[in-house]
Amino acid sequence: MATGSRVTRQRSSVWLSERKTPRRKGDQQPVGLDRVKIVAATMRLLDAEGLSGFSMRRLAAELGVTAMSVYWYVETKDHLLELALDAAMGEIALPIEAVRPAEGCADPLAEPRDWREQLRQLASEYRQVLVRHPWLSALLGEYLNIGPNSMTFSNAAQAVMRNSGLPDDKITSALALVYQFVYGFGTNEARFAARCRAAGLSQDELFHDVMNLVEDRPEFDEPRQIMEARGGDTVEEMRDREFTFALDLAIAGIEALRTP
Amino acid sequence: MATGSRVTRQRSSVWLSERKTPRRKGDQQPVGLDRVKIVAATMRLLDAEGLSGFSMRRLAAELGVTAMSVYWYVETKDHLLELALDAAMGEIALPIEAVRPAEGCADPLAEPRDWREQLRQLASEYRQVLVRHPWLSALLGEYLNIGPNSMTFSNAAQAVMRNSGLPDDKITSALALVYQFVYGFGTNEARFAARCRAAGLSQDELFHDVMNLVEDRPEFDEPRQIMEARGGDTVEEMRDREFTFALDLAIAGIEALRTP
DNA sequence: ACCTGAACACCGTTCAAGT
DNA sequence: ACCTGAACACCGTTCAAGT
Repeated sequence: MATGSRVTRQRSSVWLSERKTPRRKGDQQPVGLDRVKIVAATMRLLDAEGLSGFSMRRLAAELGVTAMSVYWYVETKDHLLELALDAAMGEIALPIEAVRPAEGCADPLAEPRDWREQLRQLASEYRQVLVRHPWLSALLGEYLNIGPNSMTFSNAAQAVMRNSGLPDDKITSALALVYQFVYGFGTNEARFAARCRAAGLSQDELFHDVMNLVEDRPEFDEPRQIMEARGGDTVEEMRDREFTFALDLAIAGIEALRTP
Repeated sequence: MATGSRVTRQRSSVWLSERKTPRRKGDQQPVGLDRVKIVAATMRLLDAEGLSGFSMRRLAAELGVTAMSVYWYVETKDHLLELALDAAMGEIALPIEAVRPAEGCADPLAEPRDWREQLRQLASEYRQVLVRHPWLSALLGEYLNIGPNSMTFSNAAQAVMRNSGLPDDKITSALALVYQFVYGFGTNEARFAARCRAAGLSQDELFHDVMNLVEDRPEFDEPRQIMEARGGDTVEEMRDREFTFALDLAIAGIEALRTP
């Protein structure tokens, strides 16, 4: 109460506001900055320092420019982060048929594949981008997700799921099951990797450290056989198996509940 | 580069550090603050203002105390947030058998139930707490999740899944599939509700607004029949059905892939 | 059209000091 | 043992001014 009222931040998405700079008309004098460069530098910085290490001032320094210059090209920090988010989503490779369903298939290698295979590919790509850019999860959780690349991705996901044989009214459920799972899985994986980097440990080392810590705590009363059963030689191997089988479960569920 | 080196924040969890204040010995002079009160105020503030509206200074003001007083009871802001996280997880009601598996069942109403029913209960409870405390998702995604209540919850989840008939080496996959799904689902639901509050709109109003916006965008090329097929009279109804059926899919998958 | 500099209203946290 | 006040090194963003 003491500090009184507080502005509720409700700046709408970049994607719903007019571009700030008009497209360049003729050839003006050369300029150092532009949106593309700024977003690229943003992603570099985010990759290197994490979301909490990123600031407009730091970005400006990286670009060799004063703190306020960036604001010429971008309305707010939030808008800039939305641009980075969508750029990251653009790194996801999509199955060709999902993108252009009606295109003639001149390339025999590009022949339509099974929906399961396409689903697994999309899931794997999504997982990979989440791990490659550990800051992406938080942004996906914070902003509306309606940039062009995000839309293309979700359209592709829908297109794939429509081939599963599930009735129309179940498709969003199946999409939610699969992609929320991948999101959560990739988020955890990325966070763990970031912790490893920060602590200077390998994934296996940190994993065993955490295991030992947790096993000593009184609240941990679950049988270790489950922890051990998932085995595998390395943490990464264990995780891959876990991921693959979870997808298998989802796919099996879809196959079981579709009307044939 | 310009700003030089930067400390990588790697303060270990509250749960891995000694308590800051020793337990009170005799009866000292009455004190205004304590950890319980601080955490309660933290949660109130987080509920009211969101994570971005929360600050140590604001919390202190709320407690009618100077900014630095809180630091007597809590090492850092991060530690405080971890405490709030675990307190929120403590609000999840667990199936009785999952908590004390070996206890005699004197109460006939407490007789062991089907694992599917228990799974649905846990999923629903988890979803609800995520919606009740919209700040929880971000914290779950940021900190190690090893407070006592978090551990109890994950133990319960494991206990339930062990009754599914899935072989030991598949259990963590199934847990990941279900709970990551619920996490993502609840996160989105909470975020949407927060947006509604901020915009002063009902969920149905905002939903239709967003739908109209998105449909106008060139990238949105997916058939509206899927959007419409999931139907229901209200957004909430639609969401509940989506949630329920996604869980059905996961359960069907588990049933299909267990060895009977 | 593009960039700067100073300033405002915030942060989390340290540290020396009070009682 | 508990709380305060001043200070440090940061934030995002506004605004008037330069070229």
